[in-house]
Amino acid sequence: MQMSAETETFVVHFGEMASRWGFNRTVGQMLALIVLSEKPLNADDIAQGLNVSRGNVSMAAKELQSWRLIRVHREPGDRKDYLVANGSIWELAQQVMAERKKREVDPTLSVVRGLLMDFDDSDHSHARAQMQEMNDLLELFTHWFDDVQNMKPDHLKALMKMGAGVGRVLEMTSRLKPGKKDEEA
Amino acid sequence: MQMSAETETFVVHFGEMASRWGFNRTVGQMLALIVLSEKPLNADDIAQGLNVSRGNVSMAAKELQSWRLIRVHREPGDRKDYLVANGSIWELAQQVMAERKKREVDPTLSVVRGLLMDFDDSDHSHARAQMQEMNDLLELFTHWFDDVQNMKPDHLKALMKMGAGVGRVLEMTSRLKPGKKDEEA
DNA sequence: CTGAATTTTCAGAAATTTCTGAAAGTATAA
DNA sequence: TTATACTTTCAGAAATTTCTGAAAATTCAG
Repeated sequence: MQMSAETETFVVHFGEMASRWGFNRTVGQMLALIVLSEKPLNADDIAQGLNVSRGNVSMAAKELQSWRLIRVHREPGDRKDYLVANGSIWELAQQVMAERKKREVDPTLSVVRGLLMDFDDSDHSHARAQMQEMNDLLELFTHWFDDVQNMKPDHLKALMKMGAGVGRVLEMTSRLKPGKKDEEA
Repeated sequence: MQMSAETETFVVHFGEMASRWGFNRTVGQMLALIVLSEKPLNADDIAQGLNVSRGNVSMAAKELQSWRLIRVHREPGDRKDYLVANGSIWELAQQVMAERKKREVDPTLSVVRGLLMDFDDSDHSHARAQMQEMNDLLELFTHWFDDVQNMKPDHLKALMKMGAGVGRVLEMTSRLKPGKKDEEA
């Protein structure tokens, strides 16, 4: 299993970024390798390619599966597990976002919601107000995120390409047909 | 410096989430404490409140300043540094997003761009195609993100509240006035 | 200036995370 | 079945990150 210079650079970079992205170096490098590889790789290919132990590959594979970024493919007559990316770059990115939201946002929304329930009605503390602001922000984000996740990729891409242009179009339409949606913002 | 039970729970939670958010426990707890505190806190307040060393507070303060999440405030006739949040919850969240994008996305876009330049025109490998896809995705994201950052908070909030509704409005307008923007998606 | 109050630094200790590799577990071809 | 080809597990080693606390540096009132 020989890699091109470009692939190697990319794999090493993914290893360096891994900890910032929420996983360890091996997981990062392994994802890069699998994504760039034309053909499915087995655990030995990977252990050899990345110079890590067989056990480490097994653990990293579990981690990547828990993120739903790879799946295993088996050929009849071959006992090896072949690891393949779970979709296009776009789909993998979406999956990473979804998983990170689940791990980085949901627990906090849950805790903040719970705390807000505990406050007495008479409490007018700054702390409570800040928690309420955070709760509102996290709920707004959560609903928006769910919506975005359910959009067709092409629609989403088109929307992103518009960028702030969306705001302009929206202002136009709301000028033509003023509605409820704007007033509470 | 006495904290309420709710504040304590919130601070502890921020400490637990910190590593997932890209900083260490002390930084997370300290941010929580500062955000919830009505009045500015000095380093000793914080060291005592969180049960950590004075040196650790100094390092965490530097880190929070590098994220532009806090700033120091000084009272004339008092030599202490008072640490205060650098804006509302909304502004802090925006700042975290901006900083994370800078640390988690920009370096990769830079590396991928560089690698794409290295490929020979004749290269039709899967690896190259994947890198190109990743480059396109990161550029799309980057431009969208810049646009969003420059929107007025109220416009952005209104847009997020619409969620996927934006897609519907957009389809409507493009049906009325079919343009260039959609065809390449 | 001087010196007391404060912040910063950083070497090494402590805590945490990651990795290895041998042993145990599992699946399947024969 | 059984033998074998593989995967998983996990105790402890290695690497990395975080934290402490004392010493150095800085700041500023007098």
